[in-house]
Amino acid sequence: MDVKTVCLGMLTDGPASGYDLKKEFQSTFAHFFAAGYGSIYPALSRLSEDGLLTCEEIPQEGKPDRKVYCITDEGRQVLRDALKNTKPCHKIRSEFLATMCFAHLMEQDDIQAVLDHRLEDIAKYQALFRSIEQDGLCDWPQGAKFVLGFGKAVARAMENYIQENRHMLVEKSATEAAVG
Amino acid sequence: MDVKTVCLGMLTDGPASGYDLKKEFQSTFAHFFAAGYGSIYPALSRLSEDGLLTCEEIPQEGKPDRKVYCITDEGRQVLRDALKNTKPCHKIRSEFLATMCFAHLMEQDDIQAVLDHRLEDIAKYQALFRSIEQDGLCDWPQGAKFVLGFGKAVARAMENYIQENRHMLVEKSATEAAVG
DNA sequence: GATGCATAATATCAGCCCGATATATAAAAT
DNA sequence: ATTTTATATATCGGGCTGATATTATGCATC
Repeated sequence: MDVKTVCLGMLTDGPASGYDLKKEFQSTFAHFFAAGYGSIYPALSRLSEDGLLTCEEIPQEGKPDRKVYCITDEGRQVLRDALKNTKPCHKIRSEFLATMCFAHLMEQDDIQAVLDHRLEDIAKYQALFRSIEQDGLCDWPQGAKFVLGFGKAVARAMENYIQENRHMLVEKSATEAAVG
Repeated sequence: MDVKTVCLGMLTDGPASGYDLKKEFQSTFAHFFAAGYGSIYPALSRLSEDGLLTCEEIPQEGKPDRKVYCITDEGRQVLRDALKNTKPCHKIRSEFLATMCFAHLMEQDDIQAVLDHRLEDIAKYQALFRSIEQDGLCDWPQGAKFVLGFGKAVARAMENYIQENRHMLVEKSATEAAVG
């Protein structure tokens, strides 16, 4: 499944612009399917070309025209086929883990910094999850709730693992030793 | 960090060919940094050009020459700089979760199939982890052990979450209901 | 005996994706 | 007064993925 298919899926929820979709990629989809304008705009153009979306250009002053896309019946059918026929994978690309593989070539302080940085990133995702939940998910489809819960579970597992196993890579630092 | 840098890191362990590195990408690195020949061979060519690797061509009969690469001092230095200066991210690209977001557009059987398929994939990773452990990791650097443990922890968390929450997406099937 | 698959080994290429950059304006914050 | 944030679209180089091509041996299956 590529960005095109996800855009198609998002548009089943109602018409939206590329800018709108980007916001969704940055919030509810951020933890498992990031996409930037460089993928979204070409995807929407292509889907329109292929008749899977219609596009209404709404003129605006001082800003580029807002292009609002709407899914067509053909688009819905193509989406349903895609959901049925793709073998959905789940890939991780972790520069963090790659770096840790070579920890023995690094200095203690740098390893500490990488671990701390990763914990911060996880904390940011957890904050994002909380803010999404506070926005209210009572009207969300079950699928979206399942996916959010998945993200929370994985984030918690990663956080725990790092906290409980970082001692494998670094000696207790002076400050930590004083506290602990 | 790109494929080039990871290849450089792998070659600190001793000389190897592109084919050898591919095997490592498919075993110990498989759960967090996949790479195919289409990335590996150009990476090695480029690193040689830049003087970070040397290449020895070993003629073979009936097969292409085996090109064995060896990291240079400059290569080691570039690697150390890269490990120190890149902010290591950890990205997930999940067609699985994307599909589940649109579960309400799918039929029950198809949702079941996707969930089962994902559990099988996770089981394959767990089998891979076991086989890696049986090959013996006593002489592994701590970093590699940390990374393997991370993979195991995350796999377990994903497995548990799916098993405990799949009921959110699908009614108990006839067979399941009979058993449970 | 033949067919097919796995392993060994490198290489290339279209298509897709990422991050950065460009453009233009208004409102809000500092 | 200046910087940042938000609204909006578009493009481009470089990197990566998956498929395909080539050539030969060995092993297993029919």
